[in-house]
Amino acid sequence: MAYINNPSISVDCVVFGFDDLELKVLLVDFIKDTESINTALNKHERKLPGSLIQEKEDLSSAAQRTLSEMTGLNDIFLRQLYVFSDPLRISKPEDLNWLEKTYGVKVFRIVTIAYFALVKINKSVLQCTIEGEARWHSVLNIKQLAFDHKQILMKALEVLSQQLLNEPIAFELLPKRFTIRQLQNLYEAILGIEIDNRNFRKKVLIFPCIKALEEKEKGVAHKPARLYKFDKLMYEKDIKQKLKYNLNFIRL
Amino acid sequence: MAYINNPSISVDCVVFGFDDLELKVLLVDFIKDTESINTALNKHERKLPGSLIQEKEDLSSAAQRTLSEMTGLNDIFLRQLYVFSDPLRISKPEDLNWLEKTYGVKVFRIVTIAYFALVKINKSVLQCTIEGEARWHSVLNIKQLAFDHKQILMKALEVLSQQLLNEPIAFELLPKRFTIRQLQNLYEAILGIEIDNRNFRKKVLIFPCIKALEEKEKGVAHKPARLYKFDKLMYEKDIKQKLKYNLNFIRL
DNA sequence: TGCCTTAGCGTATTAATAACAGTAAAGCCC
DNA sequence: GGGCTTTACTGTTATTAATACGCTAAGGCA
Repeated sequence: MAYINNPSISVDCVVFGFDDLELKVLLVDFIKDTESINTALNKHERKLPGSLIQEKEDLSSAAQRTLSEMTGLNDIFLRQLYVFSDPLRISKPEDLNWLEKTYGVKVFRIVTIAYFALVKINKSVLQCTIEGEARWHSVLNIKQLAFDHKQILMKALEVLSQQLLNEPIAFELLPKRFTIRQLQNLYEAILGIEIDNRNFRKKVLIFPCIKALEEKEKGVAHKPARLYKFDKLMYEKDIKQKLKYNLNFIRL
Repeated sequence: MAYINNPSISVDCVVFGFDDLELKVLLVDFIKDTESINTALNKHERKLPGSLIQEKEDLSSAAQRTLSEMTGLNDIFLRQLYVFSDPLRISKPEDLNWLEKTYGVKVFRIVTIAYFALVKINKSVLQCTIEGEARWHSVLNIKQLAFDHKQILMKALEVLSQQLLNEPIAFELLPKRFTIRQLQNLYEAILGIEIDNRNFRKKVLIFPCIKALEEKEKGVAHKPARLYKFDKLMYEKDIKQKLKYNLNFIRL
């Protein structure tokens, strides 16, 4: 009974951040060791942070490890996104070459499990990404990526939008203390829609898990806005006592 | 540069069907070749239909192939569910033994990509599952399954509920021509809720993609109900001209 | 024929959303 | 200091959607 050549398994992470106006994603430079004539083009290629999984490691650990290694970020909000398994998704000789050099193993096929991660872009995170090899990029400006990573990014955007509508993940992207306007900007930027501020406030402030603080924002050239926080415990309590689903949950 | 022992990759399929009252799932018998004293117990174990992937095959093809082989079903509605990757998820000697006997390869770790499938239980499907090795079981009666397949089933139920609320997948489980009551029964059974029939009708019949037919059901001991069909083209047209998201899409 | 069962229509009440007006409180420029 | 600009924040009203019901209709069946 023989071993067969199982595909290699990797994780790739789509790490999202939000800077009050735009949705950002973390990318690393991807420098192929080709003797291509057009080296200028190669220089500008980027990829998602990712890595092959190790022998005794499950996938979420691999994703956490990858982020820790490549960005210095730890304990990050992570969710499985999708598996990309086309046998030819990585098959260019120079790509396989790069993988073998980087990981020191023979690779003939690679199945990747994509994760998406959400981080609050604060000073310490900025420090990590300045020191590490990963850089923030505006999602809207990304034209192409190495391998099939553009496709992975598109899938991540789709899933992010979907989950943003149904779960309290917005708060993973905002600072602990935030204004209603910041929350609105986030929804508008990610979903690509415009929302009436007055109606948005009304809707959002009904939720018991969104708690007003006494503090206000500072240093702005206009009336300073009140700060709020997301109360996770209140959220858990709230959804338990509610009926889980009713008619108006059915969209079709 | 050496090959390393990559984990084996498999697909497992949670195949759902609906028989007008209950949600069903397709399971196959799992007969371990153990010299265990308690053979009676082993006899009753069941598992999800699944298989190792082949060399030049992507995952959805592998899932389709598995279903075709084990149930005779073809062209089935299939979606990726989740990846189960715990290094110890399959580690009992008798389980590894069974895998090696079944597939003829040495297996030391197995990462599985779970899919869920939706089928309309009609005469031809029943015929397939009578002739094949798979059998329908009421989801609510399933106490335990082989490997971590109970966990996979639970995840599938969760995702099914979620998607049922946001996408028109109910019609994958119903016959082409169905009554409003059948549709309601499906929502009630899967979501585990009760819905007022009069309000449900009102809500559902607004959708332009749900088209009334002239026919009525036959052979029932009460007023026969009108039959309807789901018009996929109308659905596509409808969602395109609508604004994709607005305030009332935000649940939190 | 009368009974039972589910289909199917209608109506009042309540809640949520959408559209829009106007005041309040900061910093900034002169 | 005073006016200007910008965003925060409080309302009001009309419209739409969800909920909770009552009642009639049309089959099979005893």
